[in-house]
Amino acid sequence: MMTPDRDLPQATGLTERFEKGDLFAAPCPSREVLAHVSSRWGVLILIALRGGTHRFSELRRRISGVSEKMLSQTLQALTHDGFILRVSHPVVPPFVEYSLTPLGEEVAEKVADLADWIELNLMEVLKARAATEEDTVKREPKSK
Amino acid sequence: MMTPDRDLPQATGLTERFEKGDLFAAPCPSREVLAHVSSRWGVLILIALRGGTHRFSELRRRISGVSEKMLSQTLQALTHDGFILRVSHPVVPPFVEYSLTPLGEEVAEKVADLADWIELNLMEVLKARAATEEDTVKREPKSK
DNA sequence: TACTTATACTTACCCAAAGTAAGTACATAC
DNA sequence: GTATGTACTTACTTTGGGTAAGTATAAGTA
Repeated sequence: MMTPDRDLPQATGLTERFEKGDLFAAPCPSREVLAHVSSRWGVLILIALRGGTHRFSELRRRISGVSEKMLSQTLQALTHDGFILRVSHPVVPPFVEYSLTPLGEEVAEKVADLADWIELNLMEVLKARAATEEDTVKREPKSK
Repeated sequence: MMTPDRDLPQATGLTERFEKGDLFAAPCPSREVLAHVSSRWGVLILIALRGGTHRFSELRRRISGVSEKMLSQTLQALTHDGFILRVSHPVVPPFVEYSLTPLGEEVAEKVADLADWIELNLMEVLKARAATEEDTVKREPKSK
């Protein structure tokens, strides 16, 4: 009785419901894709691969601080989303190559734009931080 | 155990060591800034504020799925980094307005570019996923 | 009067994700 | 025969994100 009129088309799945993607809607799968792409290591992997094909261990050395677990995990997610192509040569010791797909090159460009901006404007941000910290300190006299 | 990177110039602080920002270096503060900006809620907040000044509860309603804790926390981080301006009117009930600083408008644009690309190409990604899932299934009957 | 609603937060608690360390199979180099 | 390099996975620990509830105060409703 109190049930509000549901004016949604009541489509079958998420795919049909968000044929254009809406990040402001909680159940939209675009949020998951964004999470993969903009994740801590996802960003660095995509940017690193813009320079061309790389092996697993090359990426590991290039990206300071990644664990093998996280590198493997993030590569799998991005490969699954179709951004990265994984080519495994069945030799021993293992030889696996990772490269960007056409789709991957497009996102990687956007991601790189953002990353470049941050690198270039780092000092601005650091200065802004120093300024706000003064304010914060002034109202921080809690003794704990 | 790995390469002990002590061939660095050994500058005084991080600020001096990374005057241009290097995301591939683990101790560079640019990674922290990127984390704030590209975080799950950071992205949505920045995009929402591109439409103009918003109150706390307006953002909460606009961004489906945020908890008040996360909204508050993320707003604090972005404010601290100088991307967002917080204006508090000392009335009761509380009235606080958030808006982008000039610095914030610049990152927000980059972030929005990335977000837009993902929303527009969602279907491509979803199709790619479906395709790789077939492959995965095919090589799944591992008997080991 | 008493109850509800609304605001902008913070705090306590819990669990899933991230990080750490070690294991795996095999081949080449020392 | 000990060490090293490759591309991973697995077990375990820590951390951060999410949920729910609390807070102070005033206006609106019964």
